[in-house]
Amino acid sequence: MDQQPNTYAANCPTRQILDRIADKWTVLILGLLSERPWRFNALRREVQGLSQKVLSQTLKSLERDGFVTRSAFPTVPVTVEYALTPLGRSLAATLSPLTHWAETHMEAVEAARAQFDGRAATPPRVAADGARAFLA
Amino acid sequence: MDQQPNTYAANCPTRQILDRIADKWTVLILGLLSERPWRFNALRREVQGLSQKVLSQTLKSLERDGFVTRSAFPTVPVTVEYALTPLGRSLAATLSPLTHWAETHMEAVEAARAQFDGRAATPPRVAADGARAFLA
DNA sequence: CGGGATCCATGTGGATACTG
DNA sequence: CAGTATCCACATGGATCCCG
Repeated sequence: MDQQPNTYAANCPTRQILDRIADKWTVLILGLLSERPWRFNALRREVQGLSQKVLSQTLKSLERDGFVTRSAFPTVPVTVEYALTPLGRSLAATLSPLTHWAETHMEAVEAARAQFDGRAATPPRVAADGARAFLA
Repeated sequence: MDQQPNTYAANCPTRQILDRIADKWTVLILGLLSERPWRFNALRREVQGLSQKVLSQTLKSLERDGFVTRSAFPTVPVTVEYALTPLGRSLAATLSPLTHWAETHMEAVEAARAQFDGRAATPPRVAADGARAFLA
């Protein structure tokens, strides 16, 4: 069975990679690292809600996948810097439109949610009936 | 604190949307729906490893966010078809480069993993030392 | 066929403490 | 500073049964 090497087959490596990419934090971290190298705790402070455990795990995964490099400088206390590899920059570039999309369509999604939930969170504008047409 | 409305703040709605998008199944489902409308069990069969419960939840979320429409036809047995909204098509278009990236960079990631893990999964080519230079 | 409801295994992540 | 290790709570998801 499943002879076809399509993206939707569980055994397809593309799926493995998509699963990594589609991690909650990966997009944010790669976004930051595309600006400049970051230190561990600086990243941690910047991304709210990201625990040190998860950041550690995520960075290790990203390093393993060849997206980031880890450079430790023997200062006191030790300084560790994370930066993108060429492969990581390539991925970050592919990911950035996503962040942009989220920013620009944020309101539309929230409006859709408010409508779906039956309540009027955003200014009720055309409200119920008009909104139906929008999604038809 | 956190007066800045940046993407990395926990309260930023963009983060909420990114979290949705960065779901394991969303990319795959939107990819399929960008081809044509799909019926529930057809989607379920196509995406291996996706349980009916999770598919149901995911579709409901996508519908709530205004990405897909749900159309039930009173046939026997009932037929339900899911299709993209304009907003969903917009998102799917933004997402598709990601799938493409995964396909084209799959091998590079696997090579990086093999190297990181210290074993030689892919043909050992330049092996250890040469690979260091690649990621430097 | 297209789900909803329930029960339950387990993985994921938070909090805390400790190390180099 | 930059983590690792441990413990534990909670959410997620699979399996199963049932209904329109």
